[in-house]
Amino acid sequence: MKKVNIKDVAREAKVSVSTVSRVINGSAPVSEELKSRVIDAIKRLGYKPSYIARGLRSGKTKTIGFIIPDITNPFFPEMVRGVEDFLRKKGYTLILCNSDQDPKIESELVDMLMDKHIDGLLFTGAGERNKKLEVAVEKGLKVVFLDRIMEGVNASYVISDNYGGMKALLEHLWKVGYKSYYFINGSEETFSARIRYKAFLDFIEEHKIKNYHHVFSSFSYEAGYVYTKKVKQMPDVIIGGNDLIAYGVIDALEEMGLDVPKDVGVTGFDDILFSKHYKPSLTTVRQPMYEMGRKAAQILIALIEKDSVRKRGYVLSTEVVIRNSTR
Amino acid sequence: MKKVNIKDVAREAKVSVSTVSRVINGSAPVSEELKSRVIDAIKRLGYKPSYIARGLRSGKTKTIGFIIPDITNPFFPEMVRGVEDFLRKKGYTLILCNSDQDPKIESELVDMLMDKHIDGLLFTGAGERNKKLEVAVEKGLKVVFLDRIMEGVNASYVISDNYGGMKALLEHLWKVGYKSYYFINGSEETFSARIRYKAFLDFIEEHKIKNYHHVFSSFSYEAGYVYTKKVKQMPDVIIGGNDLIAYGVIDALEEMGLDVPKDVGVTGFDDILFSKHYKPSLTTVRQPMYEMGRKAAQILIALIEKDSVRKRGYVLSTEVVIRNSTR
DNA sequence: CTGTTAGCGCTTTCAC
DNA sequence: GTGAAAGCGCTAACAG
Repeated sequence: MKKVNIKDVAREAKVSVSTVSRVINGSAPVSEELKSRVIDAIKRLGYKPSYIARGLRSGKTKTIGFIIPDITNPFFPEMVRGVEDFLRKKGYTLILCNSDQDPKIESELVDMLMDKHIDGLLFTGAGERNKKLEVAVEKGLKVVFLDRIMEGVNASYVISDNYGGMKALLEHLWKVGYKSYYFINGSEETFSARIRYKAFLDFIEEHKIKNYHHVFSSFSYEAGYVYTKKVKQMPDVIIGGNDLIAYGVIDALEEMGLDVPKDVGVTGFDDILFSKHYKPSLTTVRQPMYEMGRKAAQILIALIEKDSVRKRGYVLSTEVVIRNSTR
Repeated sequence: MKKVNIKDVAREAKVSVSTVSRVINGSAPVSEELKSRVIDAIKRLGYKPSYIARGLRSGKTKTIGFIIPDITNPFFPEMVRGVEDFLRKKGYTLILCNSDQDPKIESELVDMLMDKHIDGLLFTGAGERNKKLEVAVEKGLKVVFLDRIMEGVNASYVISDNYGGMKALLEHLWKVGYKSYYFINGSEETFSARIRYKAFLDFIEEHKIKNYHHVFSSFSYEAGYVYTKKVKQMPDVIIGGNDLIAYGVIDALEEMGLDVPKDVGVTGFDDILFSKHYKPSLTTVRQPMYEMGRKAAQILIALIEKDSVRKRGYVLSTEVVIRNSTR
């Protein structure tokens, strides 16, 4: 049972290969008579067109690449799922790559994906500018940025309202009576950390808060843990740059004999899977991860298929989720 | 800056295309003289061979597919990472697909991946036999099963020692003084649930335990929660089919006013990321997820490149991790 | 060693 | 409407 190709179908249907191609792609009118003969032959032979050959001819591979820092970070799986679900429905296929936020690896990945002739790229990378990517975009590669905006690259993006979410969270804390703040943020290199910091700064200023502290670290459990242990003067509330950090904060606090939220409040950002089951359950800001992935995929496909050049940015809204790690 | 192809290189180096091909692939000896001219030309032109054209010719795409139930399940990301890391080093690229364990989707996915001419497939699916897959294997598709063995398909596999792990866990519980057991297991359809159940049964028999209970449910937090609430007579220890179930058990127990581990012990299986941070931290059995992925990828590549027909099964060892959810 | 050439399977002019 | 034929970029016989 060898692979049947378009020639076999043509022979079976007693038409030319071009006619077969035309009925498959609907690229030109074909008489009902021939059309049905072809369709019959295809069924009979179980013919499937080869993506490879098609790709060679048309330059389209129905494949898109997705570069993320690390699938092992609980923030990403839902996003990936959102992307994959949408893509599959559209007949596209997903190549997943982990970059560990390393600009060098990111560049290699872009190269490699270009070599594989992806039709488009979803990118969630380090903040840094990436020459390879910029060149690729100029060459016409369709790219949409996910969860980041990259300067110097004129491309569409999907992010969530980090600023608004953080601001709303802080206002809530203020209203509830927290008056001194300690912000253990993620890495300064990161788009989200910077924008969350900005929201914090604005908040501080608006309320003329004197008693606060901010530090950039990294988006990890360990960072939260370590930096909490270093805190000299305990604030009313410790704000974690994301949920992972908040977990570390909570555990460190507990070890230090402090009760959350009685002695000090803790908040996170993202609302990853476990935050509602953490002890205490985490007050945080929910980002619509799945929806972000989905939306980004949608935009990318539109870019590819409609060839709409219009650059678009989407900012999905976030939501403050109040649970038991704050009073 | 249009795409440069092998002809351009040939012209630039004043040699034939076959010479260029030969130096690229090292498929036949080429004089130093020409070789260096070609290499020069390649550099000068920034030439990159096209995977597509190559794939059309050779049938190889340097792409492998990976079908998993759901990347959103914390069990899988590490595995995927193990796969991707290895694959990338070997110059392969990973197409990731979520099947939700739905046999129908699994079949479609297999078809789709075959259409894309993947060189090999990694499969972690429902337990059921899958006709499409069996056919694909017969046609020569290289497949390795991950975390499952599929009956009726003669293919390599990588699993971890579920039986041994569960057995060791139970022996530990016995030794520590737990005498009555309640096992809330995953879905019966699932290879892991069945084999863990078998270990349980053997344990029960060997120790002539009278006071025990077992139920198949599903590998989810909710299952653990719901089934715990239904427990009539509280045992000494509740064994979760995996960590997610155990989390649900712990939370339900807490709501019921029971203390873990004082009143009742709880155990899980897998040792996913959060289990060491759960409150109480979870006694469980660690599966080497990353290593499993890596190993499976390694075997698959060997199958593809060495064309070694020899079927191989790997059983990676598991490890009991004792923490605070048991005494 | 090196070059010429025939495809891989498909789409797309270009004639009829 | 339909078919013949020219490639897409590459590899691998086949000659020399």
